[in-house]
Amino acid sequence: MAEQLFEKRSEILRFLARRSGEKGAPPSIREICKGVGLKSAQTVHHHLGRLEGDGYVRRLDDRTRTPVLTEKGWEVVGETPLLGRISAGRGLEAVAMDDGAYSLTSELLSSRSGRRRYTLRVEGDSMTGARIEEGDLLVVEEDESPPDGAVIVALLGGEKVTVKSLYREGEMVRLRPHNNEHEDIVVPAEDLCVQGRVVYVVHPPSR
Amino acid sequence: MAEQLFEKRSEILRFLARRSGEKGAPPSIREICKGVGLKSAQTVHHHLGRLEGDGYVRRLDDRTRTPVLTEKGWEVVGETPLLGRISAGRGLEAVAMDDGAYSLTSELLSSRSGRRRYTLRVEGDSMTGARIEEGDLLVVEEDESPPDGAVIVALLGGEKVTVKSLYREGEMVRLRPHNNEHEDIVVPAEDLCVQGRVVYVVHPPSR
DNA sequence: CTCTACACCAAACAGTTGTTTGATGTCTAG
DNA sequence: CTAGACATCAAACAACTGTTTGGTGTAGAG
Repeated sequence: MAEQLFEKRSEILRFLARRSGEKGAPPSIREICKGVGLKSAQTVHHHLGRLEGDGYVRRLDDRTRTPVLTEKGWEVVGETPLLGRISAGRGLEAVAMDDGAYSLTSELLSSRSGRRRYTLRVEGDSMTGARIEEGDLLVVEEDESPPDGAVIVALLGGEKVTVKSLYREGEMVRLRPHNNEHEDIVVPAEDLCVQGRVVYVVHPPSR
Repeated sequence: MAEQLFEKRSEILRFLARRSGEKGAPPSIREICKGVGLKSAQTVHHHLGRLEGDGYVRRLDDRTRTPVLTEKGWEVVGETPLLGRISAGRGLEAVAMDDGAYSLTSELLSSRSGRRRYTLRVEGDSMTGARIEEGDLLVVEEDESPPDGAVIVALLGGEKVTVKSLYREGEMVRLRPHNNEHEDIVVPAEDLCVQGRVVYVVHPPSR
């Protein structure tokens, strides 16, 4: 009955995702029981163990009431639209957050990987190509080794703060602005202190 | 010693905010004890009660391990730089948060006028000129009579949901997309049901 | 048929939870 | 000085936590 197993697993996963976003805290094992229609805590305990073993879920050392989704877990859940659901041609009622399937706050500010996030206000116009303009607000996630091509926030020479795309080239790193009027900056890797990765850009609609 | 009281209160509030963002789950009362340097669970229990009474914190019906900040609570925390908590690198403080007092949460989600806000996912490319593109997340504030020129979300003929700029022309209204390839739509005012006004656009940085 | 694997259940366990009770010390107002 | 408000503590409580133990039913492999 491997299929139905997966069924229950992902149901637990979705329930976990929903509750973690909706409320402030993840549910307890017995809450999950009710949520997914099971009658024994042990069953959920069992599934949680598997989910953790397979890397979908991580429990903090703390233990009590702290099963949180990993990246992998969120991917699975992501298949079912977790974020806003505006399906074409419906009234807004179908869209409003009433039953709260989505919490913008937690989506923006709580990292799935446990890394911390903070906000920055953009100065300068070097990143207009990446849809980042002066005055925009950036949600930055702490990340000391982001992937190549990521938009990052970095300290240059211990002084200047810049927002650029990052590319590694041997012992050097290339910082590429997304504005044709600016030129790439290439510096030794040790001169660069990567502070974090830009995960979201927030701004008003321009007119 | 009312001052020191407030001191401990806001210390608890900050600890709560930090842990809620950092980990997946809020701390327990005894964890808060250690976190803010108290020795009795009752003391924290007492403070939490006050914080809840004053509207800074809300505990879910569930009770266990679920003290979460309210908007009001976030605002207080925001005064002391919560989001600008850039530990490792100095230099970032220079850029972090304009005047040091800013809360993304309350800025995005709490309307000053008391109107409700909700989020929408964008479909279609008619608003690229207003820095709104397909897949973006919109923070929309309920507003039945937004000012001319505002970017609004509206129901057209009770069916289609559109995002356009609004201009009134006598008994008609003109809906202007911000994309040269699309043309204006002019309809009788009574055919249009304005749902709200777009206050923020949220999206990842493009590469 | 037997063996193993799986999903599920019920009951009991020790540890932790929020909460209550009772008490101490320190301020301020009357 | 007394009375009240406040912050703090220690100890004990029932309720709930994750976990363990033992067991049932179903499916497929040998």
